[in-house]
Amino acid sequence: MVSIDEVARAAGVSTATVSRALSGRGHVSAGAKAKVEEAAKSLGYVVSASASSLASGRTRNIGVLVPFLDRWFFSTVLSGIASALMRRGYDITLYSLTADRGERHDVFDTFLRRQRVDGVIAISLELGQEETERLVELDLPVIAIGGPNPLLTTLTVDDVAVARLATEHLLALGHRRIAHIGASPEFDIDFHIPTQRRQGFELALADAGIEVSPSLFEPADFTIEGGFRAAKQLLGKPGSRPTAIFAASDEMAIGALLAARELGYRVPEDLSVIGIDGHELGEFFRLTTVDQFPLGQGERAADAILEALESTDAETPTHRPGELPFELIVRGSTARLPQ
Amino acid sequence: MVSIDEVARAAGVSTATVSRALSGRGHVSAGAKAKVEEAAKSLGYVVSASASSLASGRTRNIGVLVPFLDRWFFSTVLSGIASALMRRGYDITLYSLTADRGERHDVFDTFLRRQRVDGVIAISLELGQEETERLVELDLPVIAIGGPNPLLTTLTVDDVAVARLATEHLLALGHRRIAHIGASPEFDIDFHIPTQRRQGFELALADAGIEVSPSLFEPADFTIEGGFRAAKQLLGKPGSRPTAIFAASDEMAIGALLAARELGYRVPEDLSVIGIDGHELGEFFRLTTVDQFPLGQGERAADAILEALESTDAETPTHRPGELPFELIVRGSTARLPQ
DNA sequence: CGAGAGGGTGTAAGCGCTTGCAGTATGCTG
DNA sequence: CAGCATACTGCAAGCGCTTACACCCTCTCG
Repeated sequence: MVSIDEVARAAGVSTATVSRALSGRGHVSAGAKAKVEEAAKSLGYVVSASASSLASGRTRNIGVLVPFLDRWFFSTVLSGIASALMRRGYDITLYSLTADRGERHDVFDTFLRRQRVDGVIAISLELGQEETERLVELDLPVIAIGGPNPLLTTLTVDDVAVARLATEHLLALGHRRIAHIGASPEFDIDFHIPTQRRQGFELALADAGIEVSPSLFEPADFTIEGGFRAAKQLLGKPGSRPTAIFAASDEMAIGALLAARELGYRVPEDLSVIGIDGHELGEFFRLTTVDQFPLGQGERAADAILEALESTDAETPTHRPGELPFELIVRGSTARLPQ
Repeated sequence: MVSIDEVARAAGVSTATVSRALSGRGHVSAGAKAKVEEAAKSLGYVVSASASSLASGRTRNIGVLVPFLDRWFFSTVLSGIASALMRRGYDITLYSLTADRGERHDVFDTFLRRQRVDGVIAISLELGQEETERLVELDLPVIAIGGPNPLLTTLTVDDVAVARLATEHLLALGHRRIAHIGASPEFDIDFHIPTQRRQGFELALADAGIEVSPSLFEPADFTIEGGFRAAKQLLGKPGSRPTAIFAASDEMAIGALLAARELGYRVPEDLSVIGIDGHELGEFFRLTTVDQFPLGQGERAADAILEALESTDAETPTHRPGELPFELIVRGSTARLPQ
């Protein structure tokens, strides 16, 4: 591996100048800079990450905490983070957090403390009290996406408003018997978003003067299959069936769509279905949804962490822990209730 | 941050002993080891990654190259890698490779050369000649999953055999007019797996004495939507329609399932469908498939890279660039052809 | 024209570890 | 009991960078 000394020799300057020329810190004359860049390029020199980190205390590396790698929403957010950080020359180190207490413990007590990262992004993670404290103790910028956490800078969408928007869309189409698939209690132990969506749903109904009927709620686990099963329950119950279903995620909404189809209901003629997320399959299934732009969430989180890193600590953060955008996307799965 | 000196002082030994006790290299008496561990624990000491890397040349970090983060197959393999590596105390640094030439170039020319990783895993990546060379130049262990590459140690499933197995399953059920959804030529420019699957398909037909009809082939892009469209083509063509469809991925097979449904064909009574992968939705759709255990692929790759790292270079690698396992999973989407 | 302000550069002191080497203690062999 | 291998430990020299400090020069301004 070629080292900074060789570059210095080739360029006819000191290593200090090489370092300054390549990092852009401190003053270097245009001539020297050109010579250094030329030498570095022809030698194929790349600054050693560990040496640079050790000497400067900066790693150019961001840690990303993810609960599930293999679920669409998370991998999409991650994808947004990765591309934004890469553009800025940052590496990303991935910490996949399982439910396993021991493994989680290792992540917070060991992995994150190796001084390998300059900052941390936590994706939709419901962190325990102790875990949050560990994170704060790191004394690094931390950006959380999703799970609102009073101790952390958080980028969140207003889930109550999102759910309200979805519900109001159905109400505006004339629906009155609206079912909801969402938050199963045990899932909610460490994941509050579903509850907020349920709240938004109930608030919208209340505002419309509609009583919330427990029989129009069905818990599920945020998968297509879960949504399918929940919708079958909902549509199979005795008594008048719902004319619309609001699912707390697109995957569950797709499950509901498939369930309706299988039971012989036409969507949207016999049943309207709306979801939340902006899932890639939404278009294919012509699913009406409230898009929360997960790719964009990742990019924003990346920008936020870089900003936190680059602003001197004295400086006040430019913008508040952001509210993330969302938008109703009307496609073919919702329609006006036939008179 | 607490440093090794503080631990040494607290334990009443030299920093050398602390280092040895904590890393397990060299000899340390049981007593000293206990004292060091006790001191380290009570001080909350964790070895600094950059200092350790710089001094030892080992980073305890593996780079993972992924083409798409947000596709089920890749994120599942990644998930397998992540959990296996984490168990062994390794960090993982993610390099997401887009199609963008410039970005790819950066990854190979800069990111990977920062000496931040001890080894590299490349997931199903079709690398250019130059990219492969760059990878080899790094002089690090590299494990590739999928795309067979003569210059790299590769873990691959025998895609010809996989496709043959799927096709033979249909043949054994009496099907003779079997369509294939797979390799679209432009997709194949840098991705050979689809072609191999097509070969396996054609070989199986040839062995059964069945002529391969071009009209029974339809290219698609490996998504549900692509499979859906391709199946519609196949099922809508004049002339006798196929009695079975073999899709080169489960996602396309699911699309085919949905297309068949929409056209009013019953699966498996009117049409058998088989895919490849072992997709998480397979169970839900009762899809017959050839599972290639992507989670396991990731774990194997992780094991392979660690083995390469831990074996001295002199030592011959314990096992050959592996053949990965696969297995026919018969569910409800395939059935005997009615007489 | 002198003082002061920077720009441009090099020297050298670390950053926080790992590890070769050397020294001491201990155990085993013949 | 000499002779030698081996366990354990510490000293100190780096690993490859960054950056404080010092120094020299060139401008600008009063």
